[in-house]
Amino acid sequence: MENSEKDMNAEEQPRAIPAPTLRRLPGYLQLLKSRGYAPGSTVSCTVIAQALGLQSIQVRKDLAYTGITGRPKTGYVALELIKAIEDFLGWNNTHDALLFGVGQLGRALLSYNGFRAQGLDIVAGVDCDNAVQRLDVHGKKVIPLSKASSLIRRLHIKIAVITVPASSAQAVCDMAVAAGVKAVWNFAPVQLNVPEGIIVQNENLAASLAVLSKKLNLSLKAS
Amino acid sequence: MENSEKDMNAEEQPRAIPAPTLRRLPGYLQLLKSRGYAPGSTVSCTVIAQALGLQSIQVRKDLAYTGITGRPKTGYVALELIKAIEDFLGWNNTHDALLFGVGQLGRALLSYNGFRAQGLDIVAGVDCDNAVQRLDVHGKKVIPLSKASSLIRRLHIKIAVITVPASSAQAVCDMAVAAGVKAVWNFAPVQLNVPEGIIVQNENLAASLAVLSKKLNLSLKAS
DNA sequence: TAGATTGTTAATCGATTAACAATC
DNA sequence: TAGATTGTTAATCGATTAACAATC
Repeated sequence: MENSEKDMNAEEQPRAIPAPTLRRLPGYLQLLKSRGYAPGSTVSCTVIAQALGLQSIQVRKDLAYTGITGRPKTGYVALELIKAIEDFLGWNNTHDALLFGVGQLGRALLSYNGFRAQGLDIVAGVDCDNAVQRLDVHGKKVIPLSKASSLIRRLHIKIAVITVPASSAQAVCDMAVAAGVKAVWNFAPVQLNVPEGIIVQNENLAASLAVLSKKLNLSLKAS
Repeated sequence: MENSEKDMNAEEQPRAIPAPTLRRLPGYLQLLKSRGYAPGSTVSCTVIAQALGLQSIQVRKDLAYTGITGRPKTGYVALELIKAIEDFLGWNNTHDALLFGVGQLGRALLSYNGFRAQGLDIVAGVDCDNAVQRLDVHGKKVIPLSKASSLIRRLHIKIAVITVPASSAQAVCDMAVAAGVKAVWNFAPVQLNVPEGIIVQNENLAASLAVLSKKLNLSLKAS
């Protein structure tokens, strides 16, 4: 009785997937794809783990989340595994995205073609600079900020990529969310405040750099 | 007796710092700096935690790693705290770095000025393309691959930033390590193999995207 | 003094790793 | 069959959160 909510949609709401698992899955995918497996050929957790410097049990646990089942002794059918990971991550049905802030980083992301294989299609850039608006970046239009809302609505865009300076990130985010965006991939070094239910994924170079420089300094001091 | 090694340099080798803590410290720093505290004015964990959406106890624990001590009731002296974090991360003594691969992303990183405040000074770019070599990116020279080794040796460069395509990342990494680099900030989507003691920090957009797209798909399905 | 906040020790939580039966 | 590998249950490890004494 007390957990009737949970019971009701037990199948819809499986145990939550650990973020570390989600973060490792693309690595498996990339490895598998790069190996060009023939249809029917198999691959074991041991092999994957060794190639990526992980524990095989960890790979096995991670793969289990995608719902794939392997066979004792032989492992997983490689092409099935690739499909299972892609389906699980939702990378087989692409979402359109709009990128805000066509500076150096914005241009780099606009012209990177790899995202489409990862479920993300950045359809256009947005910038308030007139000069920038005249650019086409890798065939992608750059539109003025004033036209962003209506484009989001018209194309039912669900993802905003934010590469504006820190000072304007919150305003841009608010605008995008108001227009209907459900997820924000944030490259600006600020904490964005969003309404309940809106997803924010921060890309935090400073955090990585902190880990790198601390380790390096410890290592240099030790020697 | 059995742990004599540990005892000998007990002060040199404090408990290891959790990576999650290291990754949060830059966020505190950025917040504190943005607030322009007057000398002597204080700030409490509660305030920091609230601004960043964290638990105050977590902030307190994180700050303790930097060695700073606060005062009950008042908190930490803000400017002391800023200095403590910067010193702890080593962001007060900058390391020179060399960036390999002056494509869109490489150019974006080369022209970003913020890294210097984070202990990283990218002194030049390296690219094998003749046309690219003629570019100066934001006043930074782009040198041919053949000159990279000697530059690393001459300037005692310890950090390589790798933004080359996946297919050449390992070769570039090997070369940089052979020339004396101790840490690699890797933006290429490959697992780099390095000798014992060399630090690799992977910047993994695909991993972030996996978290984002899974959350978004779950959220869209739910509604 | 009273109340807020630190610093520290203990409890909880979640992820990783280990163990092992099942099985192809 | 024998051996390798999966899938699952249990143990360990580490990070987060809670509790609380110390103190300004």
